Amino acid sequence: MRRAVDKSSNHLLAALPSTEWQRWQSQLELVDLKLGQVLYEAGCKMSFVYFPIDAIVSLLTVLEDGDSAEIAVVGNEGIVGVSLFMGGETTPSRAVVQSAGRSIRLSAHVLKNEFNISPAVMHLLLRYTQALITQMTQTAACNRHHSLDEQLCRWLLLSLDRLHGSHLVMTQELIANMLGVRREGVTEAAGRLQRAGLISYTRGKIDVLDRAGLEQRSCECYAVVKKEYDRLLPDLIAF
Amino acid sequence: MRRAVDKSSNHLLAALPSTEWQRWQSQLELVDLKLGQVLYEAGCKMSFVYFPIDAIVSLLTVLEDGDSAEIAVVGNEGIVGVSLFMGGETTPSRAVVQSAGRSIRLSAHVLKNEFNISPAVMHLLLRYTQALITQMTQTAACNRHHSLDEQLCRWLLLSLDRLHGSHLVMTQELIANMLGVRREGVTEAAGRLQRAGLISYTRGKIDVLDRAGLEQRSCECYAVVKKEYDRLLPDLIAF
DNA sequence: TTCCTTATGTTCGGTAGACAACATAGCGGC
DNA sequence: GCCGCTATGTTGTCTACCGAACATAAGGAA
Repeated sequence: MRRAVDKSSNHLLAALPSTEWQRWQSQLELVDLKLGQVLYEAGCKMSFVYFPIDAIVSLLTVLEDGDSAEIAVVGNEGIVGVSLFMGGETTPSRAVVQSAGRSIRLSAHVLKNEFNISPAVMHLLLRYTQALITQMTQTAACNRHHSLDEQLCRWLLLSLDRLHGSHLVMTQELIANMLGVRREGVTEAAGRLQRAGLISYTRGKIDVLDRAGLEQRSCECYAVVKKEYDRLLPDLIAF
Repeated sequence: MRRAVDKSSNHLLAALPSTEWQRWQSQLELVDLKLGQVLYEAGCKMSFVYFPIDAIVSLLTVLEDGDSAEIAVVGNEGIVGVSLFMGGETTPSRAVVQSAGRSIRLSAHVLKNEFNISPAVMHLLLRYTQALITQMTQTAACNRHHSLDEQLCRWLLLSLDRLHGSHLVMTQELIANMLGVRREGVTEAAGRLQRAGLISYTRGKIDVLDRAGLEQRSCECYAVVKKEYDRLLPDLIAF
């Protein structure tokens, strides 16, 4: 069930040279990702890579006791499944759909092959991976040093950048899972943001009312990550 | 001031095909790394990459207020400077010598060139980078969920694996910097380990007395990372 | 030896967030 | 309309770690 795919819907695809795009086009599939859907389970072999369009995917590290922590978030600026071409086949991470939407998917062996035969594809994907690494390392430091309030702001901003509009569908329970904190903690932090007039929250629907305010309340980590994405992927339309 | 370099002293170098090794040999330099020496500052262009022999290098993310967190540690199983071939030229991380020792260094442009002309080199380095990413993401989750005691054990074990013997030269102040916690916290945690008979600590000199005990007290993160290194880099002698 | 620097040990609040046990309130299905 | 599920709000206790202010001790330099 293959549907027509728009090149500009994902920034990595948009940055492909036209030769490569021609070759890929017939292999790309448009799929709908549902909230909470698991694209990869930790340690499992991946059959597809995903180029999100308006979906957002979270990469989580899951610990033995079930606790988890988000290590990066991927939207239409990127690709889900970098470990495929890095050589591992699997990652010890889980990829979960954090915001429902559409995505383009491509079979794993096709991508792997393209990575190996096209230097342009390779360099593009590696540069993206480098940006992803920055997000991961900044998150690691953020987990250590910043307050839940700051982290929630960072998280909202990163999500917002990957969406159209300022509306987010996401329960506090899920946010808590992403941030690796308790649900009650998120309730309190979200309550503070709401009282400050920055967001409005009702049963899984968040509206961001004051983006600048969020940026002020956020830790530096949001800006650091954004800046590095802009630096490494300048040919991609700023998301 | 070039000195003869032994191929087997670093596992990545040891895994090089002999053609590549021949080509590289004349370019490699043996250097001594001093405790606390900074190999890369965040955001600065790197002139060399380093293949540690018996030195250990920590990769740190440094925040605006000076707080830091170690995101990975590199020893003779790896290379310092992956962002070079990933395409970024710079990283927003700092590389600090955590344990003095020798290292082989190679000029950045040589490595970059080799990465581009030799698929064997490329795949080897990418597979190593994938292992490094695992370490980073596991550290991120560890920072969030595990106690200082557990983390200290993990850290000692990771360092131990990259050293010869069971002796470590490292003040509590430095460990605190690596783990991104207060020095007093390390004093207390180290005191508990010492009282449990696992280590002996005197003025910057640590002796590990009971490695198995450390493994028991450590969080799972040590084992997860080690397993992934072994999986991804099986051709490299287990370190 | 003595002094002085540096590393380690200890103590006493303070606080963010964990843990647990609830109350309430939308929203969908009927 | 009613019911029941799920999301959110609230409260109190507990603990690990922070912050700061110290005391002590080991080793090097004179």
